[in-house]
Amino acid sequence: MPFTLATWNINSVRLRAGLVERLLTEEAPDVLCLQECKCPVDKIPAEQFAALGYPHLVARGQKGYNGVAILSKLPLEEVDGRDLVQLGHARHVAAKLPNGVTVHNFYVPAGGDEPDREKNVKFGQKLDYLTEMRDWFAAERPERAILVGDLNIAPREDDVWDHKKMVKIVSHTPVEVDHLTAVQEAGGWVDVTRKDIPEGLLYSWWSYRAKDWDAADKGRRLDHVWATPDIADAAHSSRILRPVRGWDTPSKPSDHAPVFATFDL
DNA sequence: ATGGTCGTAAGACGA
Repeated sequence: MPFTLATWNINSVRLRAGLVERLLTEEAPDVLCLQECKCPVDKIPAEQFAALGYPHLVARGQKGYNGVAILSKLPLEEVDGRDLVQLGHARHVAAKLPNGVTVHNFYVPAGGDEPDREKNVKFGQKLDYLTEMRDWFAAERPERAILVGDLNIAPREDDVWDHKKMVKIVSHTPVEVDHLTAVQEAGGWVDVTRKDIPEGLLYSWWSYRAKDWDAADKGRRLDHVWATPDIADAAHSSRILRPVRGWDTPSKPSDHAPVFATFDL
């Protein structure tokens, strides 16, 4: 049975519950992974999503910051929710689908502005977070698993609007890309989005600060869908729903667009 | 080189 999965940094699930509802109604993914819910788990409008055919929810939350959730049409068995680097942040939750596929949903630390761990603690925490991800997946090599989320790194030159301008900007520095690659190699993760769309500029995030995000198009691909090699071949139809970045009703948009993939499993 | 915009939650802080 094929199933469709999406990942979306929602930047407050309460403020944008109406946009989530719109995505669920118009696109009907079987599983939707959210990041930056920005609220405790009991404040997620779960009943609203249940009424749309998404009765299953696993989440980690905290007041004001971070927060990850998996909404599903299919039953979810909660597997895990790890506090890597012991930051006390709600940045990971994992659940298992009835077909035995484990879904990891991550919100990797953004890392602040200065790409130097001596001057910027947050940058060091970002690198350490990625190192702990690497060590985890090296120790327990995942099988039949999908990893999605806002990884806050745009690894490829064609994942950013201007590679030369971005190479010293947090999210695209070589040290971050190296750390992300190490996570990928440790788990054997396949970048499903780039498997399906190997060529060309591809973005999932555009800053709020641009006057006209669509015309300026200074985007980055920060949001990812990965899969283990045993199921990566089952993935197809990857897509980033750029128009969603412009949805301004019933609330203002998130600065991220959702990333989709379908798996024939 | 700087400032530009958001969300949370009540003044910054994080992105």
